[in-house]
Amino acid sequence: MAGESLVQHRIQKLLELQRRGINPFAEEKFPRTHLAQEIKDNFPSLEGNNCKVAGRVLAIRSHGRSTFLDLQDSSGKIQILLRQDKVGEERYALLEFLDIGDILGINGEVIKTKTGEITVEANDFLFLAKALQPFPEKWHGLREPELRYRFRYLDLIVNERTKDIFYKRARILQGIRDFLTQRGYVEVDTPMMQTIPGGASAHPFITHHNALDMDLYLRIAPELYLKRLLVGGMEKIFELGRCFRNEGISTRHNPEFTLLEVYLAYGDLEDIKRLTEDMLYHLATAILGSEEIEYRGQKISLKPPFRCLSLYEVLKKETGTDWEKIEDVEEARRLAKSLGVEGDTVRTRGEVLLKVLEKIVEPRLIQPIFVEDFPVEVSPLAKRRRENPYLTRRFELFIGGEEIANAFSELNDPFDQRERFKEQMRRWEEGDEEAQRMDEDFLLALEYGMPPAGGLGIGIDRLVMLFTDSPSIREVILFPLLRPKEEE
RNA sequence: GGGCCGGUAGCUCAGUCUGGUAGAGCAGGGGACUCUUAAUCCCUUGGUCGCGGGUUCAAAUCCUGCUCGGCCCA
Repeated sequence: MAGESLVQHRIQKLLELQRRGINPFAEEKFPRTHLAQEIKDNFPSLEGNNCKVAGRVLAIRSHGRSTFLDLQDSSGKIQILLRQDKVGEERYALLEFLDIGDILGINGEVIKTKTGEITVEANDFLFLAKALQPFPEKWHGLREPELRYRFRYLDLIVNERTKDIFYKRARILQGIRDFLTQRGYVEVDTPMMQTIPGGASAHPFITHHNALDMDLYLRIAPELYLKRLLVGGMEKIFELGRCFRNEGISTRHNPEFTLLEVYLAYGDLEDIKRLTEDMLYHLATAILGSEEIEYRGQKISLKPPFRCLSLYEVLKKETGTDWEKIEDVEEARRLAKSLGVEGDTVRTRGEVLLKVLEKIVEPRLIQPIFVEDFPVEVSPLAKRRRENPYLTRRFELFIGGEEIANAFSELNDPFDQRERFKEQMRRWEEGDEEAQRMDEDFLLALEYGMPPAGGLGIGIDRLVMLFTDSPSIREVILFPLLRPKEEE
């Protein structure tokens, strides 16, 4: 790191402490009696009592023979008052070697200062760690996005919002687990390293197993393994875990991201709609304390039931065109182009419809809405509608102009599934590298009989963005992928 | 991959248009101070201006290539 003299000064202080027999790195633990926030919350009953707090020093205000500190722990900040006459001359002199960023343990008395600030007046203090690197500016904190991501630990220390986001993310994950577990769903772990990357249309990462001398793919989705578990008689299951897609990075995409998939045997798309609504409503009320969220300046109500339109209906409503009547791919493509949607890489009618949905319609879908009835060629794992086999029993849920969930009544007919894979293979041969691959092992599982089932996928990072009003996925991933900074 | 914007002290930012010895605040160092809370007061250190090439008497500033990041588009 740069700022060499700043580091040198701090090292000198460390050495000076050690010369006096104090090693700031020697302590193994410091039993705390309270967190900072607990002291503030319970001041009336704690006033005059002894307490032990510990945390990081974020500000030092020295007045000669008395010194105020701001001490931060996971709950927040509390002011510490150190007075020479209370801690003793010898101990007080050690403050000369205290730096912003150091971690201290304080044994003291809960008081209120003349100005009314709840404070711990120290009887004694203990160095628990010395910070050798200079800290970001106290008022503006760490602003530069690159630095915030590369030095996330500093971001967490100095930017309160960052800490709030990741604590909220943790509560969302816990909330999902609680919600599903309470309803009898069982959490499972399926392979992240797969021999055939399936369950979604995306570029996989490739890795290699040395002992078996074979290539493996990091999963792009857990779907095909979870369906094998449906075959195995696990009827209500979910997996909450990391998936990997070897694609571009944007405000909405990180190469690794967290996906929730839920499967309900003997349930259909309608059951999944209810489950999705209930879960989002539950999370909002439990975590935000409100059924309403604010995202990008817009108020969004998560109160069920959510609206529901077919793909054709929503396209007609937003573009004025009845796309159901447009059966020719070229005509669809021309029409899309007239709306400003380029479709040169797009091969099928279904893909054109999806692109128009994504580019034109999606940003306008602010309030929660299920869009259902997707063309079969873009839904190779979903069951067909009985009365119109071109369409599938599938919905996508949009909230705040973002796709939040994707769900099917799952295809369990091994003959149809084989045909769908074959169609995907054709597209693979035409150069569509995102086409799904023939998976004989999965087809074999289907041939043993998979019960009818509803399945749901939710992008957790986008959900956290929604719940924390974050403009970028990097704001809700602790360590988003960045190129390494070259060192000299 | 394309477009736009940015990288200047540890941090937050001026300075670039209009070339002429690189600035502020905080942090740091020295000093004063026993109720401050962006403490205050006096003094003060600190720079590969992202990296390379070019233009020029002279480049943080103009041109160019690269690099890292942000936003938008694909």
